[in-house]
Amino acid sequence: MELRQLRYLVAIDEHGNLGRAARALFVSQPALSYALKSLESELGVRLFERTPGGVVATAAGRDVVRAASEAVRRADLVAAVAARHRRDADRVLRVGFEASGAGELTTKARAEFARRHPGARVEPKRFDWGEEAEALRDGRVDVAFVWLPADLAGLRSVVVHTEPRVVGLPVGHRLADREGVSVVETNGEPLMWTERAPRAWVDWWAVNPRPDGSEPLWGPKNDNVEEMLEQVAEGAAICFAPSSMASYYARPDLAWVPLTDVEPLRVALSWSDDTETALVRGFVEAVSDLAVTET
Amino acid sequence: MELRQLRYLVAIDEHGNLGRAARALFVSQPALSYALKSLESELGVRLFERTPGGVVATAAGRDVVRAASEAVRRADLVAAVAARHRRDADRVLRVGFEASGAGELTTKARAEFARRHPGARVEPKRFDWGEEAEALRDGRVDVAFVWLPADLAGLRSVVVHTEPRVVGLPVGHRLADREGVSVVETNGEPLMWTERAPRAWVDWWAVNPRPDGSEPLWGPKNDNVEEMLEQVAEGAAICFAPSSMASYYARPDLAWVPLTDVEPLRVALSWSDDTETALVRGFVEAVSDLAVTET
DNA sequence: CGGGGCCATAAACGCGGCTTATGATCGCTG
DNA sequence: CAGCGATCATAAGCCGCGTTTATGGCCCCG
Repeated sequence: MELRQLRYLVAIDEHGNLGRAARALFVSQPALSYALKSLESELGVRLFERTPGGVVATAAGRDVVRAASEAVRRADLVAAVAARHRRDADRVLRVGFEASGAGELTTKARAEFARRHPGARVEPKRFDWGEEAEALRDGRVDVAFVWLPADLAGLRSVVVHTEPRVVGLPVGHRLADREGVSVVETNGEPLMWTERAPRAWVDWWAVNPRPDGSEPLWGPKNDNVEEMLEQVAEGAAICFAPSSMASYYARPDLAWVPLTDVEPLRVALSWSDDTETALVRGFVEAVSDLAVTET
Repeated sequence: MELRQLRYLVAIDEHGNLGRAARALFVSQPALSYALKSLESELGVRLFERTPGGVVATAAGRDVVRAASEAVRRADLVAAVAARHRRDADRVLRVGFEASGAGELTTKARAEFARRHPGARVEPKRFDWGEEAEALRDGRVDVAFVWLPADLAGLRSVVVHTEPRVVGLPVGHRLADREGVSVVETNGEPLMWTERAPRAWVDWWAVNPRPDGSEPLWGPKNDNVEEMLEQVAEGAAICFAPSSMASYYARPDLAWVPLTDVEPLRVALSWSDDTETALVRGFVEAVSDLAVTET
């Protein structure tokens, strides 16, 4: 069994026919035909049914493709690990976050870490909604502040921060001058949401269903904080956010009002077993120590 | 990057020199020299320092080897997944357990599962101490009853069963006729233990440290329940076990006495994401339903 | 100072996967 | 219903690359 065969397999499954997969892989169609056949013969099980119009995975094929794509991912991770060492190895730590991260803790953590590890450098990496976990898994960052809920499978995590949530409104909005609002008072307002994160994440953020059983009115989609705030400022929708966003993204055309009856945001610090280095451990310790004093 | 190179890499790291690794892999030594060199050049980082006497991994090498061995494992899992489909695919479920498993629940679960899935067959697989988790990870079983504590990384788990613990003694032992004993009363007795499980597991079972701060007297090692009971029957040591063992391994030369002041055993039902099939889900559901009524 | 470990290099061989060319089958369509 | 345009399979030839054996250089130790 060759890594190449597994890559081919995944591509074939993705494209649903040999020809397109071949073009995507920059090889000829018979190469895939041959590779697939030899893999099936080695594994002793038919992976794809051939039909005019394409190929379709058998039950065995589906499972094998799943396992194969994981194997390919791990192989790519080998290259990522090596690439990291080729560059800067034990001197720089890449920290992922989204939007306002974990608020002040993000900055304090960086300072504390710099104090403890004078030789090291922190590279902050900003991500769109829900992208940090994936980035951790494929080695694009070493550690990340993740907004919960999130899919933390395959990652180690510590909850390090919580903060109340607020609603973001355009100035002049009927609720903009309130001291605080209940989530049900926003029921009729179109709410920003995203397709980048899993449904559970979206529902948690949107408080769906609402305490009164109703469903939020879904507004425009967005991929990141700037897109979200732009739409809110335009008056196209409102958004929910952690309170730190009010200070980190202060804009004259936005108003922020505390939500009085929703769970606070919890932020986890996460990292992957596969990229756990001395620097990662050091950062986790620094943040954990700060998190204890914070609460 | 080829799977073969990664396998070579892991073997080189294991053996610490090219010659022995080559013999283990049934290839010539220059083949490894060439493969290692080409991989290092592809990754752009030196993986092993060459010394007279052998090779030793660099910092980068250690990380890359770790990632590589995981990649190799996932590739082997592809073959395991295929092998499963080649055999019996969606008809038989392999259930791992050790010793008395989860007691009656093990049997009841099997019956309930058979009732719900008339076409399916259960293959029980017995393991030595602490081996089930590994077996789950490399696909030798689909699901397993795991005695906690255990390393469940990479697995999904539900705690489904708890039972009190007992001490196993040879008949005629000074404590054999008691209604119950405190763990500290066994302080002077040599206690069975194992090297197959992680230290934390051994300590938990041995109740180390004891409530009075002392350390158990370590007796003979053993790999599985039969070996353990054999030594206990001989009078070479005593053992701690879940109470179900008293009825599942009733021997005329053994006595079982409840431990009055130790935590009960907890049993998790575990399975791997990578081998989650309809049958696995069905079994988990069946066991979960039974577990609810059990408590 | 010689022998025996180690790894690196060189040269030749041969397997295996690639390519292009072509065949077989199906389904759509005018 | 014939023909076109998809699909995947097969055939034949090429050539890259990883293997082998043979050899060299290095270091340590007796």
